[in-house]
Amino acid sequence: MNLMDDTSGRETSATRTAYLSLREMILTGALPAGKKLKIEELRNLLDTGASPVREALSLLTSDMLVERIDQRGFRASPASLANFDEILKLRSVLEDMALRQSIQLATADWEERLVLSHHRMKRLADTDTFEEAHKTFHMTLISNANSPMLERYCSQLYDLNIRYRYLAAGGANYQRRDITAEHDDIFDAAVRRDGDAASVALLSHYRLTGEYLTTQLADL
Amino acid sequence: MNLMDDTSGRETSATRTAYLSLREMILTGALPAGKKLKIEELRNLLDTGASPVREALSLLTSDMLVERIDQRGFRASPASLANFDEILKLRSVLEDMALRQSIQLATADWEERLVLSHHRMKRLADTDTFEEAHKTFHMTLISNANSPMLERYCSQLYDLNIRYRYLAAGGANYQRRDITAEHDDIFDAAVRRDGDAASVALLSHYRLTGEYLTTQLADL
DNA sequence: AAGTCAATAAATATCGATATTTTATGATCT
DNA sequence: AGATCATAAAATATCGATATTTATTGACTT
Repeated sequence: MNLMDDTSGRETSATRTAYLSLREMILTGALPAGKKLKIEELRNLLDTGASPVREALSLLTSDMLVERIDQRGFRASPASLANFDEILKLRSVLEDMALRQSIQLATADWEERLVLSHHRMKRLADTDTFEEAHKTFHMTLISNANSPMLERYCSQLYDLNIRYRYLAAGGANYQRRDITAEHDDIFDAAVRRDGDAASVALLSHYRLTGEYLTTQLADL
Repeated sequence: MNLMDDTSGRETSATRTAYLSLREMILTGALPAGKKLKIEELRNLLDTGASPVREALSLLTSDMLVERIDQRGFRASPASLANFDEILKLRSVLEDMALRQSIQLATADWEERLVLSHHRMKRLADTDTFEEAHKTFHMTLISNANSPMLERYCSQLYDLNIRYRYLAAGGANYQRRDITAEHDDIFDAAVRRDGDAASVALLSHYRLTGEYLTTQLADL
């Protein structure tokens, strides 16, 4: 019979909270790649119980952000140049496929969502919410493919890639390239419903990002 | 200070045991698609505690075999024709890519593993371990791609597909097609290191399987 | 001094109990 | 009778404690 008038924190479980926090910490490098993740430590860090922590770690295993070693606990997935290359290659294939399907099934509604997400991303350039807007833009691009599994894989791979951006630059440091123009190219082609052009622009975007990051990550 | 001379059951955790059991039950349909998965029920069924069950379910979420509904428990992922099509399409793209890479990187060792897994699969036709040998064959085909994530995705998708085979036939009932010949075609091309031919054979194998299962699953 | 092994410490995995939340039930009011 | 709300039942989510397992330390042997 406690008052419970705090509107905050409602509507969510301890497990989900822990999951989101840990995910963020791994993506940004607050929990570095390869680091042993001790339950007790995380329990204190997140101020929660052991069960939610363990479940959150199990969920992160699915995202390939955490590895589970039977009877020996968890650790943040290690990072490597090979892994980065793998992610890049998979993203290229899957997002290409998804984007083409999206365009094939184009609707006015999707087009409008695309316009909005593109606009927001441009407006938020250089703010700390850009990262989120950027992901939303990319996910919106493929959101019309009508393929939940494909979207899930793309989302996963996108997140895995974020980690390498932080690893390379220590944060939102975006490179010298005119990334805005690259996004515009993809956007324009998509609105034009030109699947081939959109694909070319997207793949070029990834190729350039890949090349840039690879030089930054040489010492991995 | 108990004797512990039972060689069985060692070297594994309750969570892993639960994970494997539940996975098997979902794949074969013992736990039907869409079914609510109550902790207490599974606890009895597997004769284990609630924590391992919850963790196993969390892990299965990653495999897309279980869905988690916040604060409302878990359920076996629903099955649908659309989902089946999605799996088939993704498998085709990813395994094609993986097989080509495998062949590109072909080595004598891989070739020998391939010969072995192919032989074993043929020997085990119509036994209850065929399923396992069949998966091993397919995984061996792509095991030389040097891409752990790609292998993981393919393995996941393979498993998701199994469920539809059980759904269609209620078991290991393999169709009228000459599935052995199809496998031989893939195998021969791979050993010949002819990536294009192998790809054609593999995709044809999947297309035929897809068509067969689609008719069987019409009422999904 | 290096290596092995037992004893200790630390960490993980698991259990049993409890608090919260959701779902089901049934009584009340219009 | 139908809908609404309080109450009871069931199920989930979480906590705290304990048993196992793994890692560490330091004494002992050669």
